[in-house]
Amino acid sequence: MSEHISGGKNFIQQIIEQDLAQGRFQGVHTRFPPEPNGYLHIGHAKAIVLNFSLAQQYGGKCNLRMDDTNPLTESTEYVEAIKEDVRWLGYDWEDRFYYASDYFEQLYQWAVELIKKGKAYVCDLSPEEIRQYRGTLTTPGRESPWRNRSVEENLELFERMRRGEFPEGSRTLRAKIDMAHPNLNMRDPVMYRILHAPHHRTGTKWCIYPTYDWAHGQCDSIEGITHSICTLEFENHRPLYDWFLDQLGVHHPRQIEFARLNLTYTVMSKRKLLQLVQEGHVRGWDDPRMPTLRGLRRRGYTPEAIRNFCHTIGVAKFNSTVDLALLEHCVREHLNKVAPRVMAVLRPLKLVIVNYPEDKVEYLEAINNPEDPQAGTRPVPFCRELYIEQDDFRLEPPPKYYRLAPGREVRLRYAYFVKCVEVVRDPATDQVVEVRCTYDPNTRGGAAPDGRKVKATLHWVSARHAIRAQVRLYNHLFTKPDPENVEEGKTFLDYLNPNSLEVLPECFIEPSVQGAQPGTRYQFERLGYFCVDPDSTPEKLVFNRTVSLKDTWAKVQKRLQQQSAG
RNA sequence: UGGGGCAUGGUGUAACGGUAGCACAACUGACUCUGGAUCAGUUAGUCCAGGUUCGAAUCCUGGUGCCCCAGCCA
Repeated sequence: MSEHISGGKNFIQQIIEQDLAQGRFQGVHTRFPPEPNGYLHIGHAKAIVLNFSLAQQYGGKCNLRMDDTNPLTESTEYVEAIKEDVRWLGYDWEDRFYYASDYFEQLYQWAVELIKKGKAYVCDLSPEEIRQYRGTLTTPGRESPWRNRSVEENLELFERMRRGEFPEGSRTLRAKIDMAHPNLNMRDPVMYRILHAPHHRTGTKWCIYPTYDWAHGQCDSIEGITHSICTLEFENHRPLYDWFLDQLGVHHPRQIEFARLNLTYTVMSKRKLLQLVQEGHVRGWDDPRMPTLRGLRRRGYTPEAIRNFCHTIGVAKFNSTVDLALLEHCVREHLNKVAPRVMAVLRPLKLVIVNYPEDKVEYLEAINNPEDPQAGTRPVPFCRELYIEQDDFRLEPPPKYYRLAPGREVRLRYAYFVKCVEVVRDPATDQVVEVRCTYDPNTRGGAAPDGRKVKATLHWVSARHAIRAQVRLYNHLFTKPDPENVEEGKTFLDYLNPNSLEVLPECFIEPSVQGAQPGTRYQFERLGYFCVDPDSTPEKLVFNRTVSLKDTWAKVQKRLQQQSAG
């Protein structure tokens, strides 16, 4: 696929072009290296799109690699989910799907090499002692008493570590660098730890596992990666990334760091997302309120929209927070072009056309997508009793409200002009339960031969033909644009929006959507974009609202309310 | 009180010593059988203080603010 990246070059493209021009690298080879310990979210999408499109843009390749160096938290369940999500997003790693664990043996051999060079040693300090010896941000650390073991002893001990002769946590292999280094990552970092835990791929073959620092750069090197793009928190690790590669004298990719994505009204950290799922604040990883790719997919987002969003937000090193409205804009933009239009009434109000014959049914022609003439038309049944939206009728219309009201005439989309002549109210509650209208037979199709205009066009559904559906409306998951910015004594959970999910159990939809499969997207005219949920049954469809349509009336209304309140 | 980064309208991002641009948001207006879409327009920005220069968002100096680092997580 090819996408246009408009505007100037971002700083990564500039670095790449410089590297190419100076001959530092012959081509571009990137990789997306998730750890299979959680589901991918929109922040990962930024990294995926970045890596794959950079490769595409410079005629290179992009690998998919599972960074599976910690058997305690990782599983094949996540591996499969990640592959599925990357594929869904629209990317193809062809035959270049790798695991860090593919390289465990090579990593081990390289570690032996460093030991032989006197650049690594087996350390018997406990985790607690290592921490104490490390020093602090402002004071240097102390050298481990095991730092100067002989190469022979180190070699023997390291091999015995591998054979499983020592208990978990009792020893580590450490790089011998500089305990006084101002960058704590350089104070003899751990390369291997003993973990008597089975790995989802290597089983019980290994009981020593490489740390991120020891594994990552070397994996990049093995795969011939040229530009190893990661997030800002790894900037402090770059000296170590470079150090290992330099000691080994192998192919040396360039690590480049960029700022991870933050979005308003949501949280992005794996830990917090996991908490939302585990504590039942959402229904699962694929809850349509989650910023996970599965959640967005279920919600009705398209890969195209997400990719376009990722391009639009750009890349930089500044820690920023993107307005959720931009993501919403991107889905609307795409769905506007591709989603078939359909009429659906979410909060039904009965409308009876008093001068329309009881038994008559007409089929009116409706346009499937005004943005796409190829999409054609469909017949929509019309009869005496219809449903319209409760919002589309007011007993006492406020200023600027130009929908239906007593005595007013409006157009029923693709059908007729109707005029409200009577209102039926529930004697007990005084609520309007039915609106009675007359129709003008000369306006069939929606145009008046005498040229008279109406201010409003309403969507409607034939009561006799409508199919019923449940519709789930979603709002911001949090009440605050920055839920991670918590007040004293609170957590992000205190800002959960109690109204983030609103279920409308009895909605009416035009019959053409009958049998729609999960994942099918529509525009419900005048309301928004909706997507068939997998919870649907043959008896009852369930829809998720992806995003509402832009609603100028809602804005006007809000302003009017604020004016009257203030 | 160590080290590493980053500061451009409300938000996100360009401009690489030469007219501060684009997108979203907000606000006008036009058009409209979706109060949708589309089109036109408006508001609004270089963290601060010095310096170099004919000319500084850009270079220099000094501040200020924010982010990251003391896992055998990644």
